[in-house]
Amino acid sequence: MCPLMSPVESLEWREWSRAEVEQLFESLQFSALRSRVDALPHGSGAAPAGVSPAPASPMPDIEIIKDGKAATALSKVTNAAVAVGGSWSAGRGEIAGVAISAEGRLLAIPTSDDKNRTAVFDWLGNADVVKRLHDVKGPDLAALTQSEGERIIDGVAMDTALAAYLDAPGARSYSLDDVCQRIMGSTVQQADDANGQLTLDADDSTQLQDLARAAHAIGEVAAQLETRLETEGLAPLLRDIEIPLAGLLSRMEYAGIAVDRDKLKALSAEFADAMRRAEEEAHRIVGHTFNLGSPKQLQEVLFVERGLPKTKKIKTGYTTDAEALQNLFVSTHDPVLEQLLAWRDVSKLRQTVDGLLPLADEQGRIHTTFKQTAAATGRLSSSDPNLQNIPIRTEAGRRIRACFVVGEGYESLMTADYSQIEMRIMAHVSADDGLIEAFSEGEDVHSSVAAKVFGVQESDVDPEMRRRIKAMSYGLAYGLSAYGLSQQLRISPAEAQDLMDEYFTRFGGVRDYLAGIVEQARKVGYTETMLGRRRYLPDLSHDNRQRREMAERMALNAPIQGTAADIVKVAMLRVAEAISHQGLASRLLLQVHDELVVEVAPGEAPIVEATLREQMAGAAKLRVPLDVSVGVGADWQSAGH
DNA sequence: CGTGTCACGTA
DNA sequence: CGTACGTGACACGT
Repeated sequence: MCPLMSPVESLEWREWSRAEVEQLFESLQFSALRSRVDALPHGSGAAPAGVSPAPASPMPDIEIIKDGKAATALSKVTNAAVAVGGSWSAGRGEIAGVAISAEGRLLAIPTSDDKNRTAVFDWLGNADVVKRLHDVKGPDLAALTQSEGERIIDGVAMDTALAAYLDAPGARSYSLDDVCQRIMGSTVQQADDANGQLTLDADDSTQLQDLARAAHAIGEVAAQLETRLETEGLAPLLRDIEIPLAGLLSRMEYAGIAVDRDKLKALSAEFADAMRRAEEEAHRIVGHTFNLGSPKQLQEVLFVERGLPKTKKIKTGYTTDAEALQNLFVSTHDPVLEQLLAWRDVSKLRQTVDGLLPLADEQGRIHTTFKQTAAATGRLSSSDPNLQNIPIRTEAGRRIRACFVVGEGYESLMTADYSQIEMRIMAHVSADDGLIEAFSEGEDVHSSVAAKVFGVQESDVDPEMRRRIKAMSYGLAYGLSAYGLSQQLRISPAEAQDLMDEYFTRFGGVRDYLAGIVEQARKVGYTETMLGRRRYLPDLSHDNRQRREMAERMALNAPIQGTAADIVKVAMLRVAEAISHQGLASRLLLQVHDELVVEVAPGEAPIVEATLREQMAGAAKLRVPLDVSVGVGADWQSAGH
């Protein structure tokens, strides 16, 4: 870390001018996905940070509205905190009722009769009614879309889960209970169960009371969070990005992506067969059966029975990871290692395939869940299933990717991804002339950078030079050390150090930026992205060297990874808005960090490609251009490039 | 049944 | 001793 840590004179903290960022937010006033933070009644100026919360208002008596009285009751409510109750699981959902906290009243409205139901849904979809909710994309929108199709909740001015995330990313949980505990020091008895899924029997008045308590709590905590976000300058990020994005992600999840189930089944069988062959061969070589999936049994077989040299020590003995096994194979040529590595590869693939199959719905579509508050850097995550880690690097893996196909009624899948977005962000924030130049000249940025480092013509850069520089460039954004670089490149630490020194001599702006970012983060306690998204890193001042250096690497990475996340989020909103504005039937399906996957309606491929290129490339104005590459095909694999 | 560890897929 | 995630099998506790 030493070469990066030298102090630097006055580094411009936020690398984007205020005017640039304001202009960007200005351009994000979407019609289809608007939020209504502007409609919130703000207090007079922002409170100082760390201000103690106002005392909680006493909870009013609950008024239960039933038998078709909802329309009348709701007609007067134009600004409210809302808790939605119902059930939602495995693709089916049902709203059982809502609770509303507004102007000193607390209404509980079961939606068991049709009149109430219609009134509540109309009210929820009314953009002119200002609403504060908690985790609107989670149970609320999921249950609503599952039960009502493409209905939406509009007029969302505040989402207290998203607000709490921007205020303190990296927290364990953003359940209403935990957020209330952190922000106000109080707990809510609520209808939320442990999974965050709302369950409610509308005829059970106890549960209506729970729901009402949740609505009251949302109103209370929303007021606190509004003040905090204003103070931190995070209100525009909530209003113009995270809240509209929640609506977009909900539609993407609801749409799902089609899979070829027959192809998946065939793959599963094929992988199972390959596993069996590798397993039998491994057992034959060793002379008895054992569980290839058990690290414990594996250690016994490899290091005791077969007496192989010990690998790197881990908590429970010696590692058997792929890298260690490969090294063992090079030195011993023990044939069991080949079988073991083959078994590992194919069993991982089969696990992926078998996880996908039961998740397909009646139409053969798979609906992931995008988590908006999971990653401390601002990235999204995907789960159940995770569609952001579908294999691509090996041939067998790509066959899984080929099982994701265009759905009925559509013509193709189109993928669009940013090329080297993190390096481009590095070029921008460091304003390093050499790196900026490398992006504007030269066919290939890694070759161009390598030519500068080694002082040769780009045409004289050999593949090994390019490989080392590419690893170095990517490693920079992760806070790499000479030792780490030497491990990855399989060169000596001294050689790696020389390479780093040479790199930083040529790209001094990058070195200065990296040093400055850690210095600044230690001073203020957090890092910041282009759009002001923060990551707090108290461990930068920790006494323990290991914890401190970990925090330093996070500080190096967070602004880069987080700014990339900002840009992709902006791009998604721009793409969705442009598709809607042009009246196209194509739709966004997936986001994979720097890639978007679109399902293209018949005849729309040319216009969708142009839209993706324009909206993604224009999502941010950097000192280097944002390059977008686009591919199209009948499946995700052939759409890739 | 929950939790921690290991291993490994992606960007 | 390079960041950020999610998943599944195993091992061990309850």
